[in-house]
Amino acid sequence: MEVTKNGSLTQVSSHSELLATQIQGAIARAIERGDLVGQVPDSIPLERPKNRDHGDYASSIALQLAKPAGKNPREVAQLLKADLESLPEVTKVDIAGPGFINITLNRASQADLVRTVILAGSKFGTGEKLKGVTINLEFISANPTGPLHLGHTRWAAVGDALGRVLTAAGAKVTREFYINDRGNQMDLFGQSVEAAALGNPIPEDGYQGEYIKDLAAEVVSANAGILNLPTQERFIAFREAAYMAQLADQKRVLETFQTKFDVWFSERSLHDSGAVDHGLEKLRSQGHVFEVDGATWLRTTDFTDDKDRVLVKANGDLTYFASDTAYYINKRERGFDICIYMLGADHHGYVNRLGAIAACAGDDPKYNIEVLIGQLVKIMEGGEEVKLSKRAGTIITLEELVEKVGVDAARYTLIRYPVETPMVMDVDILKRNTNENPVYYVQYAHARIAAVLRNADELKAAHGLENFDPEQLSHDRENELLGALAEFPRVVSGAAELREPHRIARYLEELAGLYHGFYADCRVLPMGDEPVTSLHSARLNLCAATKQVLKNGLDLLGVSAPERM
RNA sequence: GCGCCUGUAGCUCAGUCGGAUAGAGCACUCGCCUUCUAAGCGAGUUGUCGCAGGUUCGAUUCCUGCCAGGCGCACCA
Repeated sequence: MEVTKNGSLTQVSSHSELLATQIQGAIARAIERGDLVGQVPDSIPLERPKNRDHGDYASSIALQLAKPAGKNPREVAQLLKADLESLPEVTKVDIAGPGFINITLNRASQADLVRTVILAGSKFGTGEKLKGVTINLEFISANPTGPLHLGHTRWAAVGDALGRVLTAAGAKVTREFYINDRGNQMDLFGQSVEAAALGNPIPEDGYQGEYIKDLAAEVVSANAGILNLPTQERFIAFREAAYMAQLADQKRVLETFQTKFDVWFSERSLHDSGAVDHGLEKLRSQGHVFEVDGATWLRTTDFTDDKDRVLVKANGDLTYFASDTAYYINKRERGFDICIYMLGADHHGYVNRLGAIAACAGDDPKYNIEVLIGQLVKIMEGGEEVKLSKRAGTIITLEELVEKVGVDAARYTLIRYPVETPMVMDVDILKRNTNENPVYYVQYAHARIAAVLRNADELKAAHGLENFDPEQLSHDRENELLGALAEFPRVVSGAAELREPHRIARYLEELAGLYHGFYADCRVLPMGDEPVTSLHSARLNLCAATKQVLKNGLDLLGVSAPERM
């Protein structure tokens, strides 16, 4: 993207950026002239007004500047007007209401965006906002003692999408799954599987699910002679074999769910590699470790925590918290600037604790660590809430959900809402292939365009960029569609910065809606024996650009973009 | 008791630094396939933005208190 001396972009990829820099420049010049008092703001509010009478872009900047400048907002707007009008991309600047600046763009210059999108292809929407930032994104991190269930599923979808979004914004992202393969729960798990294999009752606090029996049978058939081992060895053998089988199952299920991890990090390896000792040393050297009642503590109350935490119990055992601290320190030493943890609402008590870990390690808890808390998902089926209970065996697994509704619908629905809202998933609706299911609305727009482009090829209607004349796109529907396409990069970088992938989904729904509206009012292909005009070509290019953006957005969500439906 | 999240249309939910008449889908009513995918488009109806104060030119948005729902407060994992 080049910038000419008057601030106009020769290769327009974002009018909002152009307008923002121009407004900043105009403010600076007004200050220089002495017409304004104050500072040039870092960011300029620019929105696409809902009401089309308010132009293509609107800014409330004058209302914000008015008070410090001691001027009427409309006067302030007046000071900036001429500079905006001088842009070749701008057709009209109106000052409206209390002092809003409404900007109408030159249509051909807006339409030129089509060229940018098509040339950028799958890169359109990517940016450099997070360039140079190395992020560790940890999500799901389930115990390897059972199948992944609905509670993990939200994070599987959202975490994976967030990884894609952060990457698109220029960050270097490592997706990591922490395997809690150490401690009591693993032993209970081993005992449970062993008991099932021997036909003994499952221990009181053990794992009761039906899958334990299946796992037991699997372990026995894959490990001949396991039943004849001495008691202690037999237990270990069961525990390890069941662990491996369960982990493999989790990996398999996640793969079908289009969720990929770069690192599967074992808690045991943390201990075996000496990372825990190393972590303790590091914390000691920072001066936040103390001994009381025979236990070793971390003084997390020096920071955000409400009580201190035990690292080493009086009996010499390491706590789970010790692993957490070591793991965090390990991540930082592997070179990650930001460690993002995605946790369920039932773990929100950990937020302060984790922040305190970072602070105790000498890091900045406001930058180096981020904890995202997601509310739990309720599930409805047959008009009733399905109560999830491990004991009662009424857990819904990720795999079952996918069998019921498919990967695309499951992922899309889970990603569509901000994670802090408790969501209700109605399986019956998701099973329907109707537009009650927004994923189909978006996918349908993509498939529809694919069909139009196929038909164009059949008609030999040329639609390469060499035939593209932006002047042709002057219909209101085209204008709205173009405006939305232009927003995509901003939506992606916003979603990345705010860690909110649901913004991508909401945007795609809007874009799909605008396409459908365009399609209804603007005939793309020639009718009958009509010749192919430059209007047809221009619209075909607009279709191709829209298809590209829909595809790029769906890719960010890990949802397929079908050519046919 | 303390802390976190949520409370927006009949239902499920959007609503980036406060902004111009509060949005979408579903549901309901009515139109639109004699040529590009009707899984679509268009029109209509639907609101004390939980309640009460405060901050200001302006609050669904920020602050305080209250009410309701969910979740959490271990030398458990």
